[in-house]
Amino acid sequence: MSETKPMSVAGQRILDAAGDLFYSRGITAVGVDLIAEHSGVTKRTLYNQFGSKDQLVVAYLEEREQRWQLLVRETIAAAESPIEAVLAPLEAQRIWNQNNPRGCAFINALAELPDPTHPAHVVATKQKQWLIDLFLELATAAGCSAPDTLATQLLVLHEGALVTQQLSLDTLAVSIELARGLVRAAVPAQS
Amino acid sequence: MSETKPMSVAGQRILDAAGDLFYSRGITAVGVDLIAEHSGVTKRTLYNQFGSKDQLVVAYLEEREQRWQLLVRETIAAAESPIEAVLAPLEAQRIWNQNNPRGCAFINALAELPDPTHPAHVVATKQKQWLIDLFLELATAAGCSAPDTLATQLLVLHEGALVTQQLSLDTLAVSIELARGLVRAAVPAQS
DNA sequence: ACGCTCCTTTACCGATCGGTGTACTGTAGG
DNA sequence: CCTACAGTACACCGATCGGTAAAGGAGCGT
Repeated sequence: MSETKPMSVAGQRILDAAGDLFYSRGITAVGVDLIAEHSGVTKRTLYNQFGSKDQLVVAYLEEREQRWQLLVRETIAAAESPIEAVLAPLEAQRIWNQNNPRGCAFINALAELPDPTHPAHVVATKQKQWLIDLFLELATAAGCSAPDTLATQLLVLHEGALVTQQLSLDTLAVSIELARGLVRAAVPAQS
Repeated sequence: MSETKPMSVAGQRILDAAGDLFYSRGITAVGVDLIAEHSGVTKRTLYNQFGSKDQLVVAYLEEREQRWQLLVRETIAAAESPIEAVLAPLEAQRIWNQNNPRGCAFINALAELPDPTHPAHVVATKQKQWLIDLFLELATAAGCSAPDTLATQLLVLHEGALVTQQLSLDTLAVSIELARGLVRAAVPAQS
């Protein structure tokens, strides 16, 4: 039930190649011919599987969305306290960024596809909304007195760390430390 | 002496149109024909003035760079104290973002042009380096004890506020308030 | 009157873009 | 054995991409 389509082996290969290329070179800059070539598949097969480039872009973003959210949920589950759980999305970046040095795929997609009606644009904003809601939920669960403010602060730090990652500065460690201080200050003392 | 080329009226029109289109629709998505049409100028004139699309992109980014840095310097000059001066780049966003709702043009350019050897990529990273250096300089001038850490924190907040601006949340106000707290805490008490 | 610079007009270039038509092949299931 | 399906091979489409050729008009300082 979780999968609407089992996705054929060729489809998976296409999605893998598209993922690499879109992320590393940009969505607009990568043509369908190149994706077909890199996945060792005919352009015809690509269109039989995905229908159009736009739909392939959507599939690309949704695949990343699933992987990222899974990682975050695992990090939350592994957190030792509600306070640490609030920091989970930031902590998850530690692992994620190792294989994703080109910043946030969703932010990049928004930069390339400004049209709000574009399906890929919708997916990207949906993903960010998910993160906002998650921060709010985690802050509330941790017993934070002003969860809205904290959630916004953490969102800014999260996105800031993500986007400055490309600038060869270790901003993530600084962001996490700062975030930890904010969470501790916002949650009434415990233990 | 400040201008290497006086820039003809047609050149200015082209640059204006290119600025609007590149920023609002994305660099890769906008073709030279469209720019020529929007600026009421022939494609030939465009190429006589700028030589190539890449060079026009560079000119576009450099023009924004100049306008932004000017605004920041004015905000610094208007600051009432060294502590407020450190916050100037954040404060400048208040004005800047009103006419620039699509996030940071340089970050967007980096997203669209991943090739580090691309001249536009170089301009964009140079701009970010300028901001890093500026934060460091301002933090030091304010007498901050650990200017490196503060500068990195402020950079993260700055970029975070910039990139989350598109998400219809007032993240800038939250970021500035948080940044002010950080600066006050980092600078030994005065007066 | 001169040439020079700026700009225009129109037409054109090869390459690539996203996307399709068609006919063929391998293979698994009934 | 036969059908159905997934995938291949390859040619093709109109549109658009960045960029150029050639010729000429308008203004201007000499």
